[in-house]
Amino acid sequence: MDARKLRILTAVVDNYIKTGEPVGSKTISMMPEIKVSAATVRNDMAVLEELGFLEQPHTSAGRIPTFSGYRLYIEEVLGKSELDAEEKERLDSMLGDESLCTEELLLQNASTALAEITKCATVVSNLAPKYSVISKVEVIPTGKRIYVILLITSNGKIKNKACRMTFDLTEDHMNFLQKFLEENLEGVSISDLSEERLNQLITAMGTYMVALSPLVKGICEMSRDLQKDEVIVAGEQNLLSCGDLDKGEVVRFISHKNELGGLLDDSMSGLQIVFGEEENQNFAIGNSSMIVSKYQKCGKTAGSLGVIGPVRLDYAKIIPYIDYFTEKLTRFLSEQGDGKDDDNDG
Amino acid sequence: MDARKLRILTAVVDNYIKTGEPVGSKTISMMPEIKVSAATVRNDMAVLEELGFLEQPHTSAGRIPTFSGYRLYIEEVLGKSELDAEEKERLDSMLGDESLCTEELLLQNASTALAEITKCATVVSNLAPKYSVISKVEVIPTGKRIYVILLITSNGKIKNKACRMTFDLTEDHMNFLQKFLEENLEGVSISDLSEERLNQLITAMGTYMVALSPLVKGICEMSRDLQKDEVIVAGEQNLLSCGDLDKGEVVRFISHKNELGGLLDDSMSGLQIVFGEEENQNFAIGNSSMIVSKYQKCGKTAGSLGVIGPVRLDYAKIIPYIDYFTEKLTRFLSEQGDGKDDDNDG
DNA sequence: TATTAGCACTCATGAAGTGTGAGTGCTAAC
DNA sequence: GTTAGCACTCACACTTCATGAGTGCTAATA
Repeated sequence: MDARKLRILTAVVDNYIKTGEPVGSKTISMMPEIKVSAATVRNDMAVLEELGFLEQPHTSAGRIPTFSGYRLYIEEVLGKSELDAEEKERLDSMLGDESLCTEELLLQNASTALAEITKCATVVSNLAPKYSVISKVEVIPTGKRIYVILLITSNGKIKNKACRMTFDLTEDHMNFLQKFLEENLEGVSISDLSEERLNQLITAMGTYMVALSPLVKGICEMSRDLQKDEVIVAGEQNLLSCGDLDKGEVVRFISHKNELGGLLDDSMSGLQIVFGEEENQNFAIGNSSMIVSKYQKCGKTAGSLGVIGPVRLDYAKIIPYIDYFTEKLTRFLSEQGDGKDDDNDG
Repeated sequence: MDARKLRILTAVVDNYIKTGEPVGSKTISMMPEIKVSAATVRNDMAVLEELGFLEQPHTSAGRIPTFSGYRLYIEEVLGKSELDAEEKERLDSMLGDESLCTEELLLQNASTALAEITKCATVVSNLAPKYSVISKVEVIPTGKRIYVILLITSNGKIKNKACRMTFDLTEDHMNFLQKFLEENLEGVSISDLSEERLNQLITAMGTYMVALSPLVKGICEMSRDLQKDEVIVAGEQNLLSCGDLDKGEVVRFISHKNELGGLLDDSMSGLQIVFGEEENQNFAIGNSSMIVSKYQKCGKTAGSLGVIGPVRLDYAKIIPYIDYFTEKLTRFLSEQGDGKDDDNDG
């Protein structure tokens, strides 16, 4: 694989990404960076095809890149382009005032901002809930036999749930409950809240168990919710207006977006590209590609950040964006996590 | 307009709803309820076309209904079909245990259930927030200079918001704040929380104003949120898999779904059908139709409940569903609203 | 040996032409 | 008032054909 062939491959990919049409030898030969005739380009393209980097949709058409072709192109292109200061500033302002944000809101903002900039769908997964602890549980009566359970985790997630009871709780009930919850839940890691553990707690309530059971049931549900992988998806509409993707598959993807979690948490590190359907049945939008990168919190993987779009994606532009966001999240979360008393190992 | 013409119109609409193809005179004449020849049907259809109930896509095609045609058909069909007990039970179970539900959750469930059954998009608007009062405000410290504002309204809506402060609040701050909020916000109607009123409150905080301003700003934001018309949309994906509708228009609709509020609150009563685009520019999905019905709370309109789908909708089936849900919501909300001071235990 | 010009070949695409059939309106007979 | 019969319309599917972009191969050239 000599330098010219690589140049030709890059030119084909670039052109194909721009136009969506198969690229012919003549088009390539007229580019300033290619100084050979169409015939030579043809010879090289035949070799590139044999090597599996290019293919022809049909005999009399130009070439389009294969997945391997894209991969080589991306390696080649990677790190060659940087965001300028102006762009960084724009992204920063879209992320909102980080220092006043909770973790969850920050991830939400990142997802939305990235979707807006890239005009693609974005997906942000967050493993943090699993590793966080319950920092506060409160049950608040709000009249008419409705009680609100408020649950706050160490990573800033707030959940609430209203429970309607069949009778009013006595002061004794409330005192017991509040104390019980404080003692048994506050400071407990979310990942320790197994079904089994919750059942133990219920039994431990003794005579109060029956009266308070709707509330306990509510807390169980909330903890189950918290243990789910959190996946934030934004910009799904962008996929629908993308001509390269099958609308039906996109719709199916959108309605199953919550199942993306597992896919993102595959044990890969750094920046990864996954091509839909052919490569990964779980991510079944044909002709689509997903660029994923992992962000960290205090040196440990805390989640992933990705862009989903057509295979024909402007990688050269988008990858720097993803890099920037990944760095930014990592930096911010680590600053936030370093600070204080919550979950220092040991 | 004699009975046979009405029968023919109904047959055309029925058939068109089922097949999506223009309906010809021969098809109609072979139906058991039509006992005349194709030629006679043709004559009648020509009259129905003159009256504006049918139209021809092109000369040599069958007839399709016009909007007026659908309207006449719906009047005719209306009330002719009822849900059977089995179906009612199914709907009830989808709505969840009403007696343990808050108002908001109930509406959410209704929207989702209706979407699932009808395979359409559904929209539920809720005017209640405007008419409700704040029943509880609390500010809860959760460490690391983060404070959670919890706001609960009389109709069961719970909102929370985390505020990150630049320094920790003193006990004095907290005491003042809690008392201040209780005195000035609890029991206040949401609709009274004008920008002006909030500014008055801020000024009334005196020397505490500066220190507590991020929290006050947070409360302002939350109250602004509460005053917005609440619109719950479900089943949007169903519109995307509907061949009759333009995908682009559907996507546009989905991304602007929050603006539907005004449309639903037009001063209409009972069951209404709106046809998209042609009839109402605000509801701009061409070839779509929306069936809307108002539900009440203690005799006053409390919101609307609607189904959005293609014009070619199975009205005969869907209208009874909407009626049932409307009745159900009305009954439940009224019971809930009435029964403030019931004492049926101890 | 690497590159290039030349040439025959392929094949998607789009335009033009054609046949078919479902459906119509009109008229005259029942 | 209803119906059979007939000529007419027109979307749609099908075929045919010309075009041109792009190819691979070969032989000449640097």
